[in-house]
Formats: sequence, C-alpha cells, structure tokens
Amino acid sequence: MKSKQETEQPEIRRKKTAEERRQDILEAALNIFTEKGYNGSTTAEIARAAGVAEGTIFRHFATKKELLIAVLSPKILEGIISLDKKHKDPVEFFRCFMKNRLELIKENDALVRFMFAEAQYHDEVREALSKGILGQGINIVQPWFEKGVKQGVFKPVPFPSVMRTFMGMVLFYGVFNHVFPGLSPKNTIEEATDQMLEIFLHGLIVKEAKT
Amino acid sequence: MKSKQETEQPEIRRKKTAEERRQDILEAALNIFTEKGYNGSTTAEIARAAGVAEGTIFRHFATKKELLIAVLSPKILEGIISLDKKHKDPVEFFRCFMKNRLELIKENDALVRFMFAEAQYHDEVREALSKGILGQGINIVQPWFEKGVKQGVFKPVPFPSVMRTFMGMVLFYGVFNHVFPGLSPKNTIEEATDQMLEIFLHGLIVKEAKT
DNA sequence: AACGTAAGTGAGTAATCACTCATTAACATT
DNA sequence: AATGTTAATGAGTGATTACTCACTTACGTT
Repeated sequence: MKSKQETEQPEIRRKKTAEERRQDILEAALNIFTEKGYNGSTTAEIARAAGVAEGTIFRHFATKKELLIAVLSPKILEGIISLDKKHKDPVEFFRCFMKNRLELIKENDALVRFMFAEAQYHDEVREALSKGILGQGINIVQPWFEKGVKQGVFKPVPFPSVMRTFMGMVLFYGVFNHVFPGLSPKNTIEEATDQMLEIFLHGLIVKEAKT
Repeated sequence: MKSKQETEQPEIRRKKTAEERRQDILEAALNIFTEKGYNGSTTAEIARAAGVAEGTIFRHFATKKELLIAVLSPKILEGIISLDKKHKDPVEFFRCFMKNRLELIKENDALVRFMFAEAQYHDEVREALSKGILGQGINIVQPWFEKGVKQGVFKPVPFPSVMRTFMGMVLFYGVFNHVFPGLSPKNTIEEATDQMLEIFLHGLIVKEAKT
C-alpha cells in the first residue's frame, strides 16, 4: 500500500519515491556491471553512478548479489512479448524471429554478453537465463519447427540441435562483434540476417552438389 | 642459462625446479579461474591449490593479471597444430574441422567458457583471443572455403558470415551444455557433429521445398 | 507549527585483497 | 665442512571491500 500522492512539484529538490530511487540504482548497476563485471564492480561505484549514498543501495537491496538478480531478472524475459503470432509459414517465422533476435541483441549487446559471462559463475544467473531463454525456445520456436517438419518443409533434425544451432548463430552475433572487431565491418542487420538465414535454411552447399 | 642438473632423486622432499613450480601454479590458477572467474579468485586460494606459499606466486608472476595471461596464452594457440592438411575436399575439411573443434571444446569447455567470459572485461584476453582464433579462421578456414566456392560447391556467401555462423555453432556448443543443461542429454559428439553439419552444409529446409 | 514517518546519509567496521620483504631452506660448488 | 646461490616462505601492509547504523532530512498529517 504505497500511499504516495503526486501533488505539486515545486522548484526545490524533491525527495524521490522509493521506486524512482530503485530504478536509478538498477540503471546505474546495469551500466557498471556490464562494463566491469559483477566482481569487478563495487557498490561504492554503483552508488556514485546512481547519485545516491552507498547506504541507500542496501536499503533497497539486501546484498550486492540481490542487486545483480534484480538487474537481470526483468531483462531476461524482455522481448518475449514483442513477437506476434501472425506468421503462417514456418520459414517466414524463422526469418522474422532471427531478425527480431538479432536486433534485440544488437541493441543490448553489452547486456547479453554480461549475462552469458556471469552465467559461468553464478548459479542464480544461469538458472534464470536457462528458464527464460529455454522457455522462449520451447514455447515459441519448437512449435514452429515441428509444424515445419509436419508440413515436410523442415528436415526432422532433433530439436535440441536445431535450437543449439540457431541460438549459437544468433547469440554469437553480439559476442562476435565485440571479441572480433574488424571482421564483418559494415554488415547491416538486414545483410547479417539474410546471410545467416541462407546458411541456416539452405546450407552452405549449392543444391546441385553432393556431399 | 639454467644449469640445473638432474642428479639422483633421494627420498627426502626435494625442492622443485622453477619451471616445475611455475607449472604447478599455472595449473592451479587455471582450475580456480575457470571455476570462480578472474576477479572472483584470490591469489591466496590459488597458492593453496598449488601447494605453495602466496609469496611464491609473485616470484614467478609479477602480478595477478600476468598470471592470467600466462594461463591463457598457451591455451589459445593450442589445437592449431593438431589439424593436418590431408583433406582434398572442402566439404570433408569442414566435417573434420568441426568434429575436431567440437572435441577440443568438449574437453576444455570450462576453459573456453572462461576465455570468452573474461574477454568481456580484459582487453588483453580479448586481443589474444581475437588474434589466436581469427588467425585460425583466416589461415585455415578461409582458404578451404574459397576453394569450395571456386569449385562451385559452396555458395559465395561473404566469408565473415560463414565464419561467424560456423564459430557460433561450434563455440556455443560448450556454453550451451553448461547454461542449458537438460537439453540435448545423450547427444554424442558424433551425433552433434552430424546434425550441426547437416544444417550448416545443407540447411534446415528439405531440398525440394521453396522459400 | 508541531509531530510522525519513511527515505537517505556517510562515517565506521571487520574482513579481505594483491603484493612485499626480511628470513629461511635446499641445493651446487669448492 | 664452508660458502654461495637460487627458490620458497609467511607474517605483514596499506588499500579496498561489502555492509551497518546512529543520525539527518524531507515530506504528509494534524
């Protein structure tokens, strides 16, 4: 029951609501974390970036780790909603989905890289990531893939392999550009999507050739 | 000029050579680093694992970061040699290369994950990784790919996209199994290679279908 | 204006960090 | 046995860490 009424907003520096402060801290934490890593960031630094005292952080989050979880949790589920179900064609779905994910990753590449990096060391992050992304995969991708198989459009490759391949291609896109700058310089998302999709759907080999 | 002669080895606990100690420390550091991350590991912990005093570490490595570099540098170049050039067929090359890399990654998956995780935060790691792996890509993969294109076997997709797709699939293999356990349970390397290669070379779509 | 309350503060704390250095131990050489 | 040399030690150091708490501030209510 947060009975905080927005009355008039005078010139003098008003105290922010608890929720506003919380958001300030979360935003600052996200920036510092993605830049320096969880263990490389200090609560003092985050407080400075958020414009609050260090003690304020611990009024909103009991521990530093709780802050980490609070930063990542909403981000992990983000983007699920943005995908509509208007597609009829499995191939069209994969094209849209890949482009959608590439855009999402390009916009949040520091975040994505951070999540996967920290997933190595923190069980909580790994579990949240696993649940969130696997949920996307199973709920969204698998039905379309199986639909395609039933229609005879897709090969009956085991779904885990499809998922792994697809995610590898897509997720690595963001990591790649960071770790290996210089390669793929002027690649637009459109081009990247088309080229990846060409390989993913039709393969590297020209159709007439034999293995 | 290390004039240390291996004479007789009496029962009493002998002092190890500098090189032996160095290797002990490197091995322990690798284990601790991959488990807890660079910033999550302490030199005290590494010393304990290596069975040496903390000061000994700094007799062999000036700083903790120097230890990190010393741990990773040899690992990054590892595996290049193991690949012979007996292949004649570009397709066969990709099959062998993928299987080879998958095995390498499966055996060193903690290391691989650690390298890419720390590459987010340390320029030195990123540069070493970039140079090492990009070198492999350009020196080994690109010639075979271009050979395939000239033979009319491969499509003239821009090489960066091919490389990115290939690396994404392969590298993500290890990360995937760690972050998303439960999926792809009993997948052997043989199966994984075959399924990935099927998608990479021939695509998900059955040949008769149209986009 | 006086009071109560929720939110914010920052100096303080105990623990921990990477790193140092005077000392000791283990060898080879004489 | 005496001496020199190289390697190893671990208590010590100053800096830094996540986190605490007694106190202040800003606001709503009366």
